[in-house]
Amino acid sequence: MDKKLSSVSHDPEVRKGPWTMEEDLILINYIANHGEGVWNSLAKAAGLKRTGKSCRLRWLNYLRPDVRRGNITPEEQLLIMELHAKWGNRWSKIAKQLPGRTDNEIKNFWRTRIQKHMKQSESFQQQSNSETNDHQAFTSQVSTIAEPMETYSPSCYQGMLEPFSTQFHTNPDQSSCCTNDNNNYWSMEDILSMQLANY
DNA sequence: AATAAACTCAACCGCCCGGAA
DNA sequence: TTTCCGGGCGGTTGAGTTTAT
Repeated sequence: MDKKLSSVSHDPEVRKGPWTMEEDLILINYIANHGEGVWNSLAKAAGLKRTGKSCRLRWLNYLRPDVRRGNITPEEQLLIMELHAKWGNRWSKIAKQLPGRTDNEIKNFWRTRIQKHMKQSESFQQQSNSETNDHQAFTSQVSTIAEPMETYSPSCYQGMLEPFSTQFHTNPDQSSCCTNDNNNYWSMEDILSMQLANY
């Protein structure tokens, strides 16, 4: 079975794995009425069979109303790279500079996009140029990522950013992906309409 | 059309830190 | 001073999806 679901805590009362829409609703309603914080007691008081950590993560990364979903803009990319060069993997610190973006989202973006790009240009460089010292290696790494971002027009990001546009709910045509009860990719509209239905 | 490979991202884990008792 | 607990963080995993062959 799913490792995430089976590996746990011997407490059978603690649920793990993907959140259901019902759980989301409970969490949203509870926070709307009582506010966030003291997550462990919040989880208990709300009647959620989740750890406080899990509730906090779900709220911060997904349910919070000010979470921005959708394409990371070229401007945001630039800022991420700039801040990463300055602070390293301080994702939450970086996220604070990007309103509506979560540390998790930025971390994932960095690992899947930027790091991949860096590896590619790194191997390209190794092929074309064998002479490097530590400083050169570092500066070339940064510049090979930063340079294209600064000089390309937004349309040049199309290929890089395209995957995003297919997985968020900004496009009405994508609605089919949001209504499946078996996954947890429902839109906020779904949740809100469920909330209304409950009243 | 089938299948393998690559990619994305939600969610978990473990560690650390700070505050309260 | 020490211990405990909650919160925050970065790293990692793996299911689901998309793309390539």
